[in-house]
Amino acid sequence: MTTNLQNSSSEAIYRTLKSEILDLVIKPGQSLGENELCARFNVSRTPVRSVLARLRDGGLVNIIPYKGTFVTLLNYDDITQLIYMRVAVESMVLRDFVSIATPIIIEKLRYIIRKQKVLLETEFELQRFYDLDSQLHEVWFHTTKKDKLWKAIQRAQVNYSRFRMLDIMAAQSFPEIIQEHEAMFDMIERKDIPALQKAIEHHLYGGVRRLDGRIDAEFADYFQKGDL
Amino acid sequence: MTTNLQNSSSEAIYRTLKSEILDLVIKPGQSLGENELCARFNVSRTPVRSVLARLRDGGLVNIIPYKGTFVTLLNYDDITQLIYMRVAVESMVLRDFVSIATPIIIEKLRYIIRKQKVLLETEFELQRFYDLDSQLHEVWFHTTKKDKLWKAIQRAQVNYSRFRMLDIMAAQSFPEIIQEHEAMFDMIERKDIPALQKAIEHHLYGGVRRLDGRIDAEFADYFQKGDL
DNA sequence: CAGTGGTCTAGACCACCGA
DNA sequence: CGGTGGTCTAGACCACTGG
Repeated sequence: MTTNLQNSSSEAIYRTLKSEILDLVIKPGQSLGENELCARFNVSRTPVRSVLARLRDGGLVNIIPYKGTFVTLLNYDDITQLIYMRVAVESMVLRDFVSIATPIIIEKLRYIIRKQKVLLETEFELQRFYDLDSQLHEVWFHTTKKDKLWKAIQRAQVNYSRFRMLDIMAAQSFPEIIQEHEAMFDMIERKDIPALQKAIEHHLYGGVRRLDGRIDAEFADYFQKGDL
Repeated sequence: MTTNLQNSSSEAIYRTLKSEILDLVIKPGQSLGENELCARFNVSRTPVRSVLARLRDGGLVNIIPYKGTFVTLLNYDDITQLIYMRVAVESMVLRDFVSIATPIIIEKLRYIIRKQKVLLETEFELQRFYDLDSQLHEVWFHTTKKDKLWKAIQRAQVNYSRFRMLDIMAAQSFPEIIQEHEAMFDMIERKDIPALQKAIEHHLYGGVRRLDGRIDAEFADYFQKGDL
């Protein structure tokens, strides 16, 4: 009856490391030696290497032959280009969204925004806030039948996620983010597409705006120099 | 002096299979058993499995536990969503491109289009044609400093590539493609952004337009049913 | 039950880096 | 030269599928 699933230790190790990296528990630049991980998780090199390979392919880890394996540094250039893509795509998705959104779907948006507000007023959980944020964006992708595109984007922007986490965590950006969500909600109700497109651009570039000055100062260690 | 590089057989196996799949030499749906590959390339399961895992992550292969490994079928829904993304992104990139393109860069475009024409008039190589096509698009991403975005998109659209290959191969689409390129070239010279954005949309949806009726007929085996 | 993939161990040997 | 990753073999055992 029970359908086995996930007994592998690899999977557990992968998930552990991935979330530690995404949540910035393991800092960008930090070393992740194979032997060290073998010891920590009590397995041989095979599973450890397979995990590291997956993390590498996901852009979370940088394996330098004969030197070591390190959590990738954030790259400002990468991040801005991904934001550019999201602006392009979400402008178009939102345009399509307002023309087909039903009242029920609009209520769903309102509900998510409210949950975010409540979260902020009571206890605050970083990860939960981040998830609600994603859910909101997901609504318009889902409604316009662009689910797979949303997933493809998620896959492509792993590093933007870490940046966003840093933004939310370090820049106290929740109030501003919620405000922007509410503003966009109004525009959706009014079906004001031009305003909406400006707003989504402003919203997506929010992290850059907020952290800009601090990247060279406090968070310099987290970012690649030069940005070639 | 010589810097070793790529002695691994995995890498060779990976590249072989990948190009065979992308060039439709190995057909969508075809089986790729581990033992069969072990025999073909004369290696043990470890390298074979690592190759298959990479192909899976790239979306080229579908590993069904305890049943077998198969080249993924094309998915019409995936493809149209990726095209949607490209339309969104390239509309924006082209808008930025025309405002900063120098005469030298415009010449580069003309040069690529000419090469494509020459190729068509002399011998015809599918892969070469495809590459020139990519190069053209790459110019505007590169010029607008969106190289990384271009790479990210390439990674995300492996399956669209196979579709495009099918289009070029089966639909005799080269003349039309070249014509569209030339039309777009004119619009770039005239800096006619609205026309350009219509044109890129038309261009990117070209394959869908040309193959539409034939997907349920001749190429049904290559596509997923239902398209859920 | 035979076949196929899923997962892992143990160990070998190689290639490169840096002290 | 020691440490780290790169690559692979050989083989074991498990778990599910399908005839």
